[in-house]
Parts: sequence; structure tokens; C-alpha cells
Amino acid sequence: MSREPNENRRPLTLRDVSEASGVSEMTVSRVLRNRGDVSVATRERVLEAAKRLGYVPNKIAGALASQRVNLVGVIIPSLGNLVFPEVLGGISDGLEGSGLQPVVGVTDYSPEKEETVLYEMLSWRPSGVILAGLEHSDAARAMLSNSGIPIVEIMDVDGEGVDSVVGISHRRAGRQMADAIVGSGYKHIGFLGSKMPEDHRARKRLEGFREGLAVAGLDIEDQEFYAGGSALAKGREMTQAILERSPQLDFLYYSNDMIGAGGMLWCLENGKRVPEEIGLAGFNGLPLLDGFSCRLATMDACRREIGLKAAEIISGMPHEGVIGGERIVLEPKLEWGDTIRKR
Amino acid sequence: MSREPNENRRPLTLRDVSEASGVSEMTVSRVLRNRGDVSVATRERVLEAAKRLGYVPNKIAGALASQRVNLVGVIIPSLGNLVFPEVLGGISDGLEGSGLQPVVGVTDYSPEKEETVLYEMLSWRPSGVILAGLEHSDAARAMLSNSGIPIVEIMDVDGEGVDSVVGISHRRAGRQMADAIVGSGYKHIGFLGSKMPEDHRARKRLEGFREGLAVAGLDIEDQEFYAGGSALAKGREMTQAILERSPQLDFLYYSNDMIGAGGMLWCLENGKRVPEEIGLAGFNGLPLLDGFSCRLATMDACRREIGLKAAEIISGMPHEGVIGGERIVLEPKLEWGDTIRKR
DNA sequence: CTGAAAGCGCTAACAA
DNA sequence: TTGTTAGCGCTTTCAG
Repeated sequence: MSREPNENRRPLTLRDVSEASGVSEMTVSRVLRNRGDVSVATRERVLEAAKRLGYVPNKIAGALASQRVNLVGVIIPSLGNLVFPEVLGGISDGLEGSGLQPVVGVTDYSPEKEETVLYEMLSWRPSGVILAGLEHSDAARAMLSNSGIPIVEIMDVDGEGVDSVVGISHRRAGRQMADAIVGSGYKHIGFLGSKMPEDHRARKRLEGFREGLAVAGLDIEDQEFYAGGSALAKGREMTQAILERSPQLDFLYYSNDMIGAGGMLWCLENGKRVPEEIGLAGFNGLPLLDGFSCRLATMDACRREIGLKAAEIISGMPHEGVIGGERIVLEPKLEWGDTIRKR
Repeated sequence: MSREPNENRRPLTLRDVSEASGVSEMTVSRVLRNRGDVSVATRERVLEAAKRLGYVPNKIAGALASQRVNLVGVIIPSLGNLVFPEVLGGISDGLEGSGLQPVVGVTDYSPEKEETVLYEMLSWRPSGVILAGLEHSDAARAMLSNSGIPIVEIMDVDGEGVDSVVGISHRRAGRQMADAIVGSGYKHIGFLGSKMPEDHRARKRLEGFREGLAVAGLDIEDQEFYAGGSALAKGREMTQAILERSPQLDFLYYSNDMIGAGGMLWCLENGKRVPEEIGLAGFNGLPLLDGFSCRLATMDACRREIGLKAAEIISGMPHEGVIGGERIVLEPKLEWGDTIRKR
């Protein structure tokens, strides 16, 4: 295929293709968008010219003229936590075939950064926004409700959303885990988590967990928090620390699977009998951990499905008109694994 | 702060702010971009009006008019592999303060998808593109060289780049690992990797590895490949399989740390003496694995630094003019861990 | 320091 | 089936 390397360093325009093919700009535009009726002959001439020149359309101009942008903003706290790439996978799948493309922004769990990222995104006039959590700054919430586009808040349903909401109840998840633990006869419970005041979902899980324990007249007897570093390694350290300080503990509830796995490794290597002597549980259901010979009890957070549903809400949105305001509550299921004794 | 919820669902324009503040659109624009000289009085009036209305500028129009877009396209094969989020972290850091924002596209290791993603990205006229690897379809390569913007190919330096290149030599990395293994006296070597013809970096590592073995008159005696699933679990299965088939093996080289860790767990649980009876090594230096009591030998792939350098090349680019064509070769370093015997 | 005019590259709407 | 006209909302440029 002959190709004319664009010498003059000026991005090609529709006009260049128009001239090269001897067809009006408008018709070229129609061909390139598969729009309207164009004769096979002209279509081919145009496509040939476009390909030969190496024309790449300018979506900026297109978006401005058509008032439509095929982008969906996705705002998440982090990429390092495997949970979010999985949600993204679900979003990609849900957007498949809709002509929409996700654009990702990361907040590092900072409300200020969330506000900035949101502002940047909205300034590109996306077709919709998907963002994690229900807690946002007032300014962010105002931007969202003024945006006039579909908004889906994901992961969490414990609270009020701006528009649509898809997620699980972390409060209930914590509570269910407490019920399971209490039901299995454990009595002395410790909690290990990350030191993140901004991780509202972890906080709600803990609250629900304590509510569940309270029903049985129990409470957390000791706790340990970490920040930064390798979660697996932190899990080990914290487990050792908490058990040295509170040797009476017979159950450890971790705020995520990664530190839970670290704790599990420590227990196994240090001769603790799991789950008889001490029970363990995490949260998320990361497939990553399938490779351990002892499976940590956990709770699937429906990550992929959350992304999928959120994307479907955005892509299924009526082009103009009524605001959706859907609310989808998914049910996480407890995976018992090998670290809670049955009875 | 009083706020007038935008009733009419029409995105606000500069004109709205102009009318609300009694200042020309042009001056409003100047204030909002901190450009040119504007009196303090008007500046404040404008900012107040913009905030009160909840104005969000339209970057589409801005970009079209100014012919400048503060976006950098980043194209990577996957987000599920922790390596790439880390590279992204480096890119974010490197772009910090430049006013540029990364926009991520994912290819799933498919050249066709890479081509599509690249085309989409270029159609937004970004200020630069960072993409993983040196292998691209002809069409992709043509788009890159015709784009007229700085391009940085990252991760790999074994081959020709379109413009700038930042990475490590995977061939050399494989070779260095082979040298270390041979030097430690291992003689019967197996290889375990993923079944990905499109993962050129893994392929080059393996080639370099075999070259290194060849120097000592050795070659791989058996190999095992996987696709999909939990890498940790696959590592276990493959390790069991290869050792049952070829019990003479005294070293296993894994194409990534995750399957390596799975293999290590299997060996430890099945009474293999590591590293005396059998040595193990992976690739990447994932901090994830710090939590294991036995540290897998590996090689740091300089993920973060690669991202940082790439971003610096883009953001440090002279606004117009000469094409950079920088070439930065980073040196991965061998981390011996506990799974190669020393001598 | 502020404003008016022109136009970025494309597409909606209409005309032929 | 194809072409023409008039903007999209902003910034550049130049004039006050």
C-alpha cells in the first residue's frame, strides 16, 4: 500500500481528503462516519484517499460540532488495588458495542483530588461519569448534579446517590461476616485494617461488623492499622503484633484479602492451628489468592458485575430526557474457605 | 456559598459568565486561564460569577481554538498485571506540574486492539503518546510517525523505536539470570511461562536466557506454558506438572513473579529443599511478594522509573521543532532472594 | 487593561 | 445521492 508520509507536519484535515478524492468535505465526513447514503463508488474513492494519506479524524472538532462525545469518565481511588482494575474490566465489557470509551481518573483516596479530576473530566463533556463511592465534596456533588449527564456512583449503596447507584452494602457485608463468625463460636475478635479515614467502604464494613458482634454481646477486643507498604508483608507484621499483645484472640477480621493472606501465612508458619485455634477472614474475593493451599475466608465484592451494570446504565441511557436514578444493590456472598471453623 | 442550580440543563458557556459578570467573554476567558493582565477588580467579579453559576469550561472548544490539548495518551497491554499500574504511577509523577494529564488505553496484548486504541487516541490530538513495546502493526507505526507529536515506546529497548525509547533490555535480563544460575552450579533447567505469542518482552527474555545457558553448553530441558486463570494457582500446577515429568530438573525459571511465587509455595509445601535441591527465579521484582517468608529471586524491571523518564521526555519536549529521539536504557538488577544457592 | 473579529475542523440542517 | 451554509464555544490576533 502506497503511503505518502505527511511531510509538512500539519495534521491532515477533512479538506485534504476532500481534495485528494475530489468529493466534498461533507460527503467525506459522511463516508468516514458511515452515515447517510453514499454511493459505493464515492465511498470507495474516499476511503482509499483517506487511507493513502493516513488521515486521522479530529474528534475535537467533531465533538464540538455534534455536541456529542463518546467518552465515559471513570473515577476511582487507585489502580494499585486490584479491585479497581477488575471493576474497569466490567465497565469495558458493559460499554462494548455502545461506541463509548472509558477514560480513567485516579484520586488516591483524596476528596480534593477527586474534585480536580472530576472538573477536568467534565470539562471534556463526557457522555456520562462513573465514580466510586457516595462521599464527595460539596463542590463535587454540585458539579455532578449540574452536569446534565448520567452519573453512576459505584461500589457502595449505604447512603444517598446523586443519580444512579450500583454496589453492595458494605455495612451489611460486615454484619454478615460478624454473624458467620459468631455463629461459628468465636468469641475474642480482633480487627486489622488500613489507616484510611477516606476509605468509607472499609469504615462502613467495620461499623456493620461491630453491629453484628454487638447482637451477640461481643465487640472487637483489639485492633491494628497500617498505611503504605506491601500489604502482604504488613499483614504478617500486624498479625504478629496483635497476637503478641492480645493472645486471647481467636478470630482476626482483615479489611482486605491481601493483608488477610499475609496474616494467614504468618499463622501457618508459626504453628497456629487455623481455623481451630484461630479463625481468619478478609474481604474482596480476589482470584489472586486462589493459589494458596489454605483458602482465606472472604466475601466477594461483585467487582466485575458492578462495573458491568454501571456501564449498562450509562450506555442504555435515553439520549435526552428523564434522569434515570437507578439503584442496583448486589449481594456479596460469603466464601467460607478454610479459615473459619464450621459447626 | 449561594449556587444557582443550572435549571435548563444546558451546559453553561463563557457567554453566561460574561453576562453574569458584565465583562466581555474575552476577558472572562483570560481570567479563567490566568492569562494576560486583568485588573484585580474584574478578576474577582469574574471568578465570583463563574463559581456562583458553577461554570465548567468546555475544553473541546478550547482545544479546537488553541490547537493545544493537555493530554498524553498511554497505551498498555493490561491493568491486571501489577507492572502497568506501577508504570502509570511513574508517568503520573513525571507529568506532575507539567499541566499534562495521562489518558490510558488498554490493548489486552492484541496488535489489532492496539491499532484501534491508538487511532482513537490520536483522533483527540494529544500532546504525546507513550506506549508499551516496540512491536506494532505497520498501520500503527505509520500513524505514530505521521502524528507529528512526541512518541515514547517503553519497557523494551531490544529493537528500533519510532521516536524515543525508554526501557530495559529483556534479552540481556534473561541472559544475566542465566549467568547467575549457571554460576551457582545448576545444570538441569526448566522454564515456565505464559502462552502469549504477543508478549514480546517475555519472548526476548527467554531468548536471552537460552543464549546465556548455551554459553555453558546448557539448554532448557523442559518447559510448561499456561494461559488465563490465577497466576499463583497456575504456578503451582505447572510446577507440579513439570517436576513430575522431569524430576531431574534442579532449577525453574518463571516468566513472572506471580507464577514463580505459586511454584515456590508448591515446592515449600511439598518438601523440596529450596534452593539446595531446586532453585527458583521469577521476573519483575513485585513488592507484592515481600510478604512471603522465602523471597523469590527476581529481577527488578525498573517499572516506576521507566514511567517517570517517559513522562519527562514528553513534558520536556520543545513545543515545536526537532524530533527528540531519546534513548534511555535502564539497568535491571538481580535480586538474589532466598531461592538461588550462593557459591 | 479590555474588547471585537475571525476562525480552529468538523457536522446539523437544509437545499439541490 | 451530494453539496452549501452556518455555526459548535472557545482562543488568537489585533485594535482600542
